[in-house]
Amino acid sequence: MQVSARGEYAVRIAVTLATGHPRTISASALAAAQALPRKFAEVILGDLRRAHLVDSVRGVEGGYRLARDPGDVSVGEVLRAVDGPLSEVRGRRPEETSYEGAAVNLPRLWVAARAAVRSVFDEVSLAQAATGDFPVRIAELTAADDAWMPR
Amino acid sequence: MQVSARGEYAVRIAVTLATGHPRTISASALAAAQALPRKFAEVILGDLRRAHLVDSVRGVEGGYRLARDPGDVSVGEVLRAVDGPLSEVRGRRPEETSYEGAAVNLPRLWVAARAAVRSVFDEVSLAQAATGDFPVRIAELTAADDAWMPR
DNA sequence: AGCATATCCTATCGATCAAGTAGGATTCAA
DNA sequence: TTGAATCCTACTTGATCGATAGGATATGCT
Repeated sequence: MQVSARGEYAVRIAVTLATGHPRTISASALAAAQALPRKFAEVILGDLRRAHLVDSVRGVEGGYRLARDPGDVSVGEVLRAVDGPLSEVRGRRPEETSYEGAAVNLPRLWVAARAAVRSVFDEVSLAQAATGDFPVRIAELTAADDAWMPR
Repeated sequence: MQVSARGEYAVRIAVTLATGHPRTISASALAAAQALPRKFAEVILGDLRRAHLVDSVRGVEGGYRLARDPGDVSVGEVLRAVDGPLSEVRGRRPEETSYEGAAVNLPRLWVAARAAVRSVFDEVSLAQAATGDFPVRIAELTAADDAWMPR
């Protein structure tokens, strides 16, 4: 589960938009609020706009706002908009893999891993990510303190 | 959750070793069994050896075998041996992230996502991956047929 | 009209990494 | 001694990531 810089930035921008919702916020204000390169933030906001996750307003007093309610947009949608699919195995979707011999059962494993990732990113909204008010299932995942240990 | 070619190859090699355990199998036999480039397979087997997951025997009749019982080695260990950590956010471990403003709660989200990934890859052994006899929790993740749909 | 402030578009860049290849040195059993 | 295997170093090739540059276009205010 590698989240790229683009992905991380996109989520940070999105939760910032969520807390300001429904006001529009300019790219430079967003970049300043999260200490990101402004130009790069613009590129990312372009991706989010093309995915119809944000609306943009041009001109003075312009900026960006979430296209839908913050409680209605999942973190997974944001990540998919800027990086591709949440889960890939050697560049393919998990269900597209296929093997011979001892490896025949691996597609089920890849699909299970994807389902696990989805069960986090697709079940947390921007509103929840902003407030820290995560669903119980998610909160439980972070409760065990070995969840916070590198491995 | 991106699994690289190295990662995929490593798991395929590992389950092949698991089914043949405890016989030693040569790199070319492994490469042939899974239709991988032989030289690349050698590189990967070198990684697995340095991680002490496989032992190697040189010379004629040499080859590779699992260093531990197939029921005792997890898929996660294999993946970590060839790619790095299972989960990273912008090149950092989830627990090392830290944000200001609206993004303050994101580290918990990253940690939850990592826990979800671990709950699959660290809970499935090579023996289980080879036989397809997954733990109930994992099997449940693949039961819903929308787990098999792209999103 | 003119100006300031935005978004938006195209292009480029350097560094890094992924995937795979090449060639040969070394080890070991028969 | 020979053949088959691991092991080591180096290299290549292409793609991708994380930006940056420069300006065209839209909008509101005075």
